[in-house]
Amino acid sequence: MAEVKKGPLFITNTLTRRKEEFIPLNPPHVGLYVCGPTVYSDVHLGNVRSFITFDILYRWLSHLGYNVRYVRNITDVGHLVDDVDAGEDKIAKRARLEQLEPMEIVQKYTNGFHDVMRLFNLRNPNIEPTATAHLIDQIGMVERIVKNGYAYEANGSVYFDVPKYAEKFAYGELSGRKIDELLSNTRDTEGMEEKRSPLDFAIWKKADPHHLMKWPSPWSEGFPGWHLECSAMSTKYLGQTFDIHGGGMDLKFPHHECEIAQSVAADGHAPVRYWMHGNMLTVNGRKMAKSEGNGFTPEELLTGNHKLLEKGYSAMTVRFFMLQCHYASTLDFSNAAMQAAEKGLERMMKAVALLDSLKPVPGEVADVASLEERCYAAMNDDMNTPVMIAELFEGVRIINSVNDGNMAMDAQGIARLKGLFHSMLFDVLGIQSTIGATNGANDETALDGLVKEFIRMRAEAKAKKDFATGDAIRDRLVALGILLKDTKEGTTWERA
RNA sequence: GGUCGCGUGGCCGAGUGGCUAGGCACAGCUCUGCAAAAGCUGCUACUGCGGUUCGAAUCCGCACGCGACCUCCA
Repeated sequence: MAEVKKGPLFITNTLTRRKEEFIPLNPPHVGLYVCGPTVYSDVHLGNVRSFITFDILYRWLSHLGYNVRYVRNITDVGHLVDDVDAGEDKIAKRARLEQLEPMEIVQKYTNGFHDVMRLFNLRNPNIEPTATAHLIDQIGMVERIVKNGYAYEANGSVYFDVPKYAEKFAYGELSGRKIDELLSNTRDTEGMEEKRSPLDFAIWKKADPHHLMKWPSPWSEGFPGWHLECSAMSTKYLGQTFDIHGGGMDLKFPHHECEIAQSVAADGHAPVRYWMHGNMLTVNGRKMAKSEGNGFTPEELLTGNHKLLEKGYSAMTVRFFMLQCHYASTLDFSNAAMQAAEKGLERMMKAVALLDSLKPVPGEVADVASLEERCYAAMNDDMNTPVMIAELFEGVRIINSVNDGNMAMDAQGIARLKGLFHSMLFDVLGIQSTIGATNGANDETALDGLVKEFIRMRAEAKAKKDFATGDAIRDRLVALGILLKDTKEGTTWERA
């Protein structure tokens, strides 16, 4: 059997804006950190896309034989909402609205998040740290930054001194910003009067008296700054410098930029060797976001119960749809595109199901090894899932042709093809079998149509005075749990 | 306004200095009692205008259109 070349892996490093060969710091170990959700509301489909992107990365690195430590945080410390709600904790606000304890909110939406991750078949991270459980680490990091002279205290809050940091280090290198451009372009934000420079950001914030989530610290009763938890927790679990940090494109600035500054200021090391950013899911060309109000929840997606949805789509259809686009490109959601993905996935799954019953066909055998090699090449080229899926469709064509007896393949080739689909489609792309697993809404529609067809046939029989057939239809349906009811308006049905 | 990115066939979306992406849709054919499925074939595009080049959709410039980010919307 031909050997398949499995490496090397190239990924786009947003720090250098170039595709680079991925070389781990301490092979075969790989440290991967991904920014997780803030658990104060339901995740929407745009969030899901981002997590799927890094799920694929995790799966691919594992497939290549790396021992990955995948850390994805849960942000359960509330942060400021916006100017209108200045000073109020996001989670506390929601808690008041719903008459719940803040940690109850956190638990509720954490559970919801996990349900969604399961639904879309995402693998669990190895460590899922919460911000509230790492206050000591965050306070320690603030202390190191202060000690090194890159932060100052003002009225119980501690701010990162960006201009001072920028004297020595390249603040803005990740997002391509320049200090003077940023300065000429600032907005008034909360805590402005305490900051020495408008570019400074809070790493510890003193809490208002009515603030619900707050903790003691050397500076005040308060809470950690927005960017701090990722820095503190990634350092704790992956080290001062680790391999890959991922997140959505919208986190590049300021969040990730500040993470770099915090780590350098605290420990003197650039924290991350490869930065990776997933692009946005758009709806009608606009970013899907809570603030846009154009998001829908996974539940709405499944049932189709949303004004943007013509029908319901299964989680696997969505996953497949998303993987047909490269992670670094924006992807526009539309019903037409979803339906195209649904049909394509169905065709692929039917072919995969055929693999089990495929009989060898004598002759010159189709080249599975080359197909396998192209799959590796696609994934190693910056996780090009759309190209890999294109290759898998080539596999679908081969399967169907062999099944029709129009293409030759020996038992070995069939086994290899089966292995290829299992590893690439199921293990790497994380697609689960959808045979017979259409979503609930579609099932109901089909069942209703089916029963109505029987009702029509029974009406025909009764019209011909063939009551034996009519009664037989009714009795057999009852045996299946379907109860027919003859009314003045016609026959209706319900579950017995 | 600044920064970054995008503009591909009916639709969604890869890719790239010279070679068919793929999916969906559509048309014809094979198969077939009919249909479906499957296979084969066709539809062969790269916003516009200049430039570099033997050759560009792919590199450069300009224009037009669109998007993301611009300090607390993870």
